[in-house]
Amino acid sequence: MRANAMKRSLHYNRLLDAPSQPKSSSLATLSVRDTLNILINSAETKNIQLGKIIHAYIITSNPFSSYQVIENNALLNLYAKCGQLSLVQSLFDSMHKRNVVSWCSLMSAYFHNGYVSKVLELFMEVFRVDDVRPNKYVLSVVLSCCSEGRRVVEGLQCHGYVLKSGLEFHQYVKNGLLRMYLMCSLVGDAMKVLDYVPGSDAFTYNSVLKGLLDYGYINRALVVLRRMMDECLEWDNVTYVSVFGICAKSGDLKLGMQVHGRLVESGVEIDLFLGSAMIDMYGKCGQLSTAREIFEALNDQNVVSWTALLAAYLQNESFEETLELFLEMEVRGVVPNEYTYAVLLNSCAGLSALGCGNSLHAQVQKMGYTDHVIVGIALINMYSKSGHIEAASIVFANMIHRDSITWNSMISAYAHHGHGKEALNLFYNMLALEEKPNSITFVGVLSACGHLGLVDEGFYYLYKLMRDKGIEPELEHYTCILALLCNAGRLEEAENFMRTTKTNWDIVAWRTLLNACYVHRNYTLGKRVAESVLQMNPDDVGTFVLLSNMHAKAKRWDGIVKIRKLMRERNIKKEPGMSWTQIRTSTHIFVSDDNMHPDTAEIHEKIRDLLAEIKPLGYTPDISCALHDVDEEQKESSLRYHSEKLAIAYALLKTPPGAPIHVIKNLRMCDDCHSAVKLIAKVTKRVIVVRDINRFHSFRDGYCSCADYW
DNA sequence: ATAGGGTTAG
Repeated sequence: MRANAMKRSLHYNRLLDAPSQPKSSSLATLSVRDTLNILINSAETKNIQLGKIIHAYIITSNPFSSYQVIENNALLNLYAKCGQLSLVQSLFDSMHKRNVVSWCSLMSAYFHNGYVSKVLELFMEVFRVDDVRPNKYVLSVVLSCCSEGRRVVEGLQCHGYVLKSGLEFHQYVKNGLLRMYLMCSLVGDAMKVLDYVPGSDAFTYNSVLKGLLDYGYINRALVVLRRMMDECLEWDNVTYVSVFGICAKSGDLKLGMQVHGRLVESGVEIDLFLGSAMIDMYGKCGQLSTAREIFEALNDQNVVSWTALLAAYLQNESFEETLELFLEMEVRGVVPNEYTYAVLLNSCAGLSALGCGNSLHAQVQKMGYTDHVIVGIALINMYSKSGHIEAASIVFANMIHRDSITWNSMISAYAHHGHGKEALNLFYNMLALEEKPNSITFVGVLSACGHLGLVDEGFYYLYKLMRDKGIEPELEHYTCILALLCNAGRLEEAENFMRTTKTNWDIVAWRTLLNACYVHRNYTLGKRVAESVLQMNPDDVGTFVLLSNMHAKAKRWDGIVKIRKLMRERNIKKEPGMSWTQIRTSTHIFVSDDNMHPDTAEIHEKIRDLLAEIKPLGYTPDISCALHDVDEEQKESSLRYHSEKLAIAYALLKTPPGAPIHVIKNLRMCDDCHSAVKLIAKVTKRVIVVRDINRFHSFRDGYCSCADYW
């Protein structure tokens, strides 16, 4: 078929180029069949020049020929294929005679150029034309428009017409109906079409699989897949894309590998769509190297396959590698799109790399991607995780389109930063704008209540508002309530809440209670809770550290010795304290009690000056935070060289007055550093943001955003 | 002469 078209093409090109044969004379002899063949072929090769020549020929040939409508229809199709919408419309307008094919071609042209409403208008108009009735071809196009435009009312009307005219048994029409229901979120109706209209092909099943996958109905998708196999329908590359999507979403590597095996045996070609889906699946199932192999094996790579690979690195927390890989992508001349930037910004968020995030933000603006929802969310996430909550809120305020995930991101960002009031305000705005909150919204809301000490409100949201909104509280919500009680110092109630609430409390919840026991100095309960945690995980480092700190606060040095012995026996090592900060483009890492940094002498001097400056304001070293295995004299000096103090002193030395300072720390910030940094922020008139293992501390003028609870 | 399904983000 294709070979014949090629032959025809060569023949006519030669015909037109031949100098000895005047073009007009050779064209004048064309039969209707020849004309149509040229037009079909030109449409395939998008040869608009040749099409225009034929157009002229048709005009000058017999205008009253009954074949002219067919020739013009073919020409409509050619112009449509070449994206010349205005030529399609003017030719259609000029046609003396039109039939249903003319209308269908016109509608199809508008559909493929995104004019959904225009197609629906034309569909109404066609009913007013005598002797033209919409056929299965027209319904296919119109149903596609209803799908793309989520036009549920028109879609239902189409279904009515389909039933009345008996078109529902046409395969394309059935599939069109099915897809219309899926795209309009009427999954039940789509399944009815599948079940009650006889005859399904691979397209039918592919649409259903994709739809169920999009709505997260993984098990139902697997049932449908089983049915497709029972009907012995061949899987094509589109089927494989959906099936790998199912594996990716459910994280089912075993199934993924089985499907991969089937694919290899089937001989179905791995095109870019399928390749990207496979990279995505292996990435989401934690198989980074296999994802990479699939990528390398692709014949060519485009922005989507690149982004799928970058996303795989991001999802496996290889943030730096993601950013490095992006450089390679740029070298290869692949232009990033909004998805790529979302992945990159989230990698920066993972690293708290504000500098890199800032330059990506500039690129995003230059490329014109700022108004994409996913980019906005990624920017909010990046700024928030880099400690720049103000910048995050500016991005949010400037967004044109916001969906519920956008609202959730901003509410959670405020909550993480201890800005409870802002988080709750946003939540009320969200409700006022009738944006539907979901389970994640309430995690943010409940943790905001925790920061504000709003115990009663927290319980009201948990037991009343969530149920009103049809959301069942889950472990995460209960943990928020637990933290709320802990934060308010109501530890007995917290313990009681854990006992009486039926949920599978995890180690995170127990650690929350344990941390509260430490902060509120309730050591009796603390010991009990620590035992519970260690029952769940005998090697939980955080628990040993907290227990040890508790004993230090109570000056129970013998207790500390016991804990250290236990840790040695179990071969548990406390991670060394590390902090890092970015100065211009380079990241400086500081390790507690370590002189590795070349500017150590200068840094130590700066710390001595700062401590001398804040002493008159009430700073006294908190010996309980010092190393336990050194003598008393050394304890006070060891405090000075905690990694966050080193990093902050260095940043103060290397940044201009008034510039905010951002430090990331791998452990929980200690009490001594916390009270010192509050005062350092005051005397240096700087905003100092420290991201520790649990949350953000924004120090400003002698106060911290965590309100001294962390 | 006119019609259909798919990849990357949160």
